[in-house]
Amino acid sequence: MSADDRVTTNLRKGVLEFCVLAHIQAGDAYGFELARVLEADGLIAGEGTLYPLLTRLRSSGLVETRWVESDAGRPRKYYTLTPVGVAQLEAFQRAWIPLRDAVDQTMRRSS
Amino acid sequence: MSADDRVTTNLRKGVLEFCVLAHIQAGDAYGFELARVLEADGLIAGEGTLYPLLTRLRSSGLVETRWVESDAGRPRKYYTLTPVGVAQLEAFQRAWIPLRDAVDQTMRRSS
DNA sequence: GCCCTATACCTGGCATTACCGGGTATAGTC
DNA sequence: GACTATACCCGGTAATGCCAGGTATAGGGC
Repeated sequence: MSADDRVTTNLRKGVLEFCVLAHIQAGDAYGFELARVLEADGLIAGEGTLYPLLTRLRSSGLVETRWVESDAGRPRKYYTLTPVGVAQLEAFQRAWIPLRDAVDQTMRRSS
Repeated sequence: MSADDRVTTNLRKGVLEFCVLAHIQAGDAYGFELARVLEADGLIAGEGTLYPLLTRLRSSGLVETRWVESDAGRPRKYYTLTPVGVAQLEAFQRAWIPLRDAVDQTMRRSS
């Protein structure tokens, strides 16, 4: 693993969970599609990261799931936010803004 | 630990290391003072987080240290960036911008 | 002399989180 | 019948921040 990869990996910690919740709130989604979107956004390195996270969100009561049959391939597991999930997403948004600004300001002061 | 604290704790993962490097680059600093500044910025919860991090930075060759006697209390351990540390800080700045923007955009789409 | 506070550094054990490599099952194509 | 695409999942690993504690020096008040 390169030094740059390590930086990115650690940056993703803590934000990925809420980007997933945000995507689910924006419109119901299933795991495999989410994985593709998040990879394109540079938020995960592979689907192996996403499925354990989704399982955790479910067992914490932040999302609910339902199986939907697909035209091709295996059935899909769709995710929906629970009220607890919505509250957590809002808590994240409250925490994200000041932390983002603190980092931006710190970086500006150094360069 | 409250739910909001958990959010903040995980958000800090990955950014703290580089905020420390940035502060050191902005002007030599010692641990105890850094801890106060970072706590005020909401980037750490206590000094217990900072000292192990500084030790790690040193053993990775990102910073160098020197002891300086103080007027009052124990001597202070001052930190300076090495060329490797400067390069790491630049690597972080390259990785931070796109990730920050990806999160901002994801949050905007959800609300 | 003795306690208390402030300064300043450090450690061990813990929980959380993302990564990697692999595995399973269904449907369509050549 | 082999191959590819879709779609889900698990076990073990490394990293990072937190907490609760510990150590040492200097000065003020009694």
